Amino acid sequence: MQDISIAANPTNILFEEVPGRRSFKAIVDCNSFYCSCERLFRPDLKHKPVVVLSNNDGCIVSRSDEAKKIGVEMAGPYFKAKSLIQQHDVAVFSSNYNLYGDLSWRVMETLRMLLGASRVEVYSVDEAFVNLPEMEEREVQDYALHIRHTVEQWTGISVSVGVAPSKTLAKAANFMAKENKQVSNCVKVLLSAEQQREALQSIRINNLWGVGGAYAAKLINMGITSAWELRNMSVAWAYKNMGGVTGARLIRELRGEPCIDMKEPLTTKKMIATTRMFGAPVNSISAIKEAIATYTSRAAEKLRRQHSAAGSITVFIVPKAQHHSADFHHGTALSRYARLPGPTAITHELIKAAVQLVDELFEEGSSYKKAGVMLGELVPDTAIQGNLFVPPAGNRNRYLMNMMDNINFSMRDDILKFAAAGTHKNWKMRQELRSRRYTTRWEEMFEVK
DNA sequence: TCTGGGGTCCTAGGACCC
DNA sequence: TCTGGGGTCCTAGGACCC
Repeated sequence: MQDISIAANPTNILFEEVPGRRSFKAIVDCNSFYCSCERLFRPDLKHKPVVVLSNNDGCIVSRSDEAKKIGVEMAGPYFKAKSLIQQHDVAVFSSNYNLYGDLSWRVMETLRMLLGASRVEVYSVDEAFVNLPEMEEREVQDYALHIRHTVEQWTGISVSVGVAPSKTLAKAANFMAKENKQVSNCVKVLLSAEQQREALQSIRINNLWGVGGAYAAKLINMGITSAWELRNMSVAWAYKNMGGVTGARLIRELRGEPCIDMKEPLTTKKMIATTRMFGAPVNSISAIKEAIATYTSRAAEKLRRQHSAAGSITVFIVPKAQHHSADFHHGTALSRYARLPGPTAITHELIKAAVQLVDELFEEGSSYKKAGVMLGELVPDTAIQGNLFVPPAGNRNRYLMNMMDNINFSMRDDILKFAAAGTHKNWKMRQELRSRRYTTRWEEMFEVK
């Protein structure tokens, strides 16, 4: 049996030493983020139902409150909701990542200015965990409201704030804040044992952070239906039934004992992937190679942005299934892995390796619906080992990469690219309903007449 | 003929998140 | 007809070593 004891959080001990004042964790979560971004530049849509689609206009990934009310389902396929959408005159947008990325940065920057960068952990494009400064319990509610108002005032994006002693309870608080915005004013604080009990009793197990579909089904089967019932199970039980240390941690977090630490603001990724569905099935090897070269370029940019180099590369392609079935998502990917001669962040070296892997994978006569590139075994690029067998052309290449990145990043798009990435792009995804890139293109800026 | 116990490293796969 | 993309963490099990 492994040791499942979890060390007490040292920062927590520090805070306990000051009587009456404690530090709590907050989660700040943008409300219907993608929809809010679209509405910012379309005030006419303020009280109208809005949805935003995933890449390839496949699924619905963001819904305004009005769209939720009329019954549009989250993550549901667009085509199934289409009649409902037309019937209620819902505004529909393709994903506009230039816009969302820029507004996300503004929201996070606001939090960093309010609290100090070291207290903010960006958790996703629309969420951040925040370590609140020490304060007395009665001050917490107003402080959370202050955060919410400042972000909205500075960026135009409305957020919900949940506060509690642990990350899991903060997420539960945030869930409640969103459930009933009229009452909560988008802020919910769970500090006392009584507040926590009441909250957890009202939350269904499947709405709890850390419990996905598989565990929810298992737990319900065992008669555990509320977050409170789960909280009252033993740590040893959770270790046995919910994935070992992960489950044990979940129980402790629900009891208010912080076990999931704040991540360092400057952590680097351990794996980088770029994968896409094609707009339509592809059956030519040259088109697949173009797509893979494009994805590799994108992945290499991400790699350089975090100052890493990759030691290995994996390419996969997914054949178009002959028959559609319920488990179509699990279409089996054909993949090939290659170790690079040495860690690199140079786009054309990565493309060369990737394209070779396509040659090994591709079968004439098959058609494919999706492809992707994954870079692994990442190391800091300062640590790249010299290799006797590779001539030191590195400097010139590095200079070229820097130049490309500067130009492409300032436009948030790929203006400059390698010829291998192609210029036809028949395989490109559909994005028929994309709004203008208001904040990153001069020619698409918002006009006031 | 007899054939232990403990450690590390790697990969595959399952679960979760937004 | 049409169902996204990009990550993390953890465990189990096999190979290998002494």
